[in-house]
Amino acid sequence: MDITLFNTLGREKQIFKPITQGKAGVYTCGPTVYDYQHIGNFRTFMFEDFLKRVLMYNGYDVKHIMNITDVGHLVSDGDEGEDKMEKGSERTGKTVWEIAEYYTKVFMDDAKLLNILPPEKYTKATEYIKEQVDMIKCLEEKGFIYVTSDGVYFDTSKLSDYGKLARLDIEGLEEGSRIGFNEEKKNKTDFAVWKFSPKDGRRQMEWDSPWGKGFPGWHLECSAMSKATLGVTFDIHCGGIDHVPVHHTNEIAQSEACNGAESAHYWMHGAFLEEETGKMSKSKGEFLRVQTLIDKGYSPLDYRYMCLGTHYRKRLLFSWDVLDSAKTARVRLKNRIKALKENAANFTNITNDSNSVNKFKDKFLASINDDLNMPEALAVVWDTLKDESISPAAKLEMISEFDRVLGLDLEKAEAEIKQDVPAEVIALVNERIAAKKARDFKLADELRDKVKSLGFEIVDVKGGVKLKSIKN
RNA sequence: GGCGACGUACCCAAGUGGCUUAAGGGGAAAGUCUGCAAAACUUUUAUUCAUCGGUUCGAAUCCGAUCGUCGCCUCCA
Repeated sequence: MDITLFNTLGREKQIFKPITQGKAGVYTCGPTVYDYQHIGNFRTFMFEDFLKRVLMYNGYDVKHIMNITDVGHLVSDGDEGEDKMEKGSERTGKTVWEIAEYYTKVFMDDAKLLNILPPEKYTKATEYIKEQVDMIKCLEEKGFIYVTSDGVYFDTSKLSDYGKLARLDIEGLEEGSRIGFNEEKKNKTDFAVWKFSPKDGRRQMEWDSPWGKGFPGWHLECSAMSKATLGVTFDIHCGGIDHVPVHHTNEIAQSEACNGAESAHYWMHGAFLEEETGKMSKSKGEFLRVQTLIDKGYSPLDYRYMCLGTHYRKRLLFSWDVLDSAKTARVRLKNRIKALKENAANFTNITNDSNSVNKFKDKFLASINDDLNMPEALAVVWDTLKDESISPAAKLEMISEFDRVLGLDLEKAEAEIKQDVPAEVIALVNERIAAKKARDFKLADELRDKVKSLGFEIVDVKGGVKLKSIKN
């Protein structure tokens, strides 16, 4: 079955046609590691994970590269900008290298908690300086760059189709724009491919280049690293929607100017997670991290379920209510599967209606292959569970197949985090069991209330009791 | 100021010309079960898709206007 993907180039759903049959080269813009990633950043990384899993589900051999931006970049394009890495270094007293390492590790840990599959390779910007310098040389030979007092710039007027991805209205950009105009830039859309170190101070991260000591421009790393790992032209390039007008526009400009060939065939962009106050942003100071969710008693997978519930190209407004409903739904889904497991052995004699089985499998595949329609795929999962013509064993098999794409760990139904129960609570629970046996229900109810006040809920189940910790 | 996106039940959300007199989840209500609860399960919950016009045999889906919400144009997933 064909996979259709919404291509920002062209702004339409297109049938995915790989360069090499059965293989897909995917480059996704990774984190900038001067700070923690918030859950909004992870929404994009999860969308990319959905894409990857859908490709794999369809039998593709996916080569996925994700960059780690560990070079500091300026806050703005003008001279007044501060370098976020160097700033973080001042704040914490650590070196920029230590900062990058720390936040890279936290990022990878969080990604794992969200069941995001690791890429085949993480490429660090600082490990590809040579490739980046080579690319500037290449651009220099072809006459696309010029040098100013603060860096080396790409001359966007030399490229006839500059801005094709974003469909930039370059004339309109000027009017009312808030850009602090750099006098030395020839065109307002020109951007730095190399920035010189300040004359009065040294940077912790700086390298030699034919044009002077400094560091690479932000857009350059993706061009250089995708070329080094996936080749000049590859299949899919992803990132957040905000990358369309500047970062990816400039990346395409550099790559295509240097290589003289198309860069990626498909460009896909994930929409933002927003808060009531608007976009989630690191500069606001406090922001939600995966750890914040855990601290509040949620599983990271609750958040994954929440993201699965809204199409990746649609804005998602974060609220605790929505996360709560995702949590409830996810837990119920797991409970259903747990019950299926218990029943699977007992009902092997039920004959499956193969029409139903195929109907749901086809519908699931059709959903995910339609530009990653995960909300619809989730609906198929629920419909599958509720269908009475399919045996528990067959359902179980289907769901675990579906979960290869969803990544909700549905199979690990019993692997919920076990909590230490205080001895006091255990004693009370035992007392209650005795009271129940003696049919002293009044005492039993009192004991249940008491245990509840200690933070645990008693639930009677067949043949025993179950303790649930009450989380706020 | 320029560019763009969106507005579907109490909440989230899929659907983007006939398959749909609108999926799925959450919530709420009723029922089954239970010493009672809880859980689980079953059922119910939009003749209607921001509003008003238009195109069409046929529109939530296309066009126009209006209202509303938000994003980008500056580092940003």
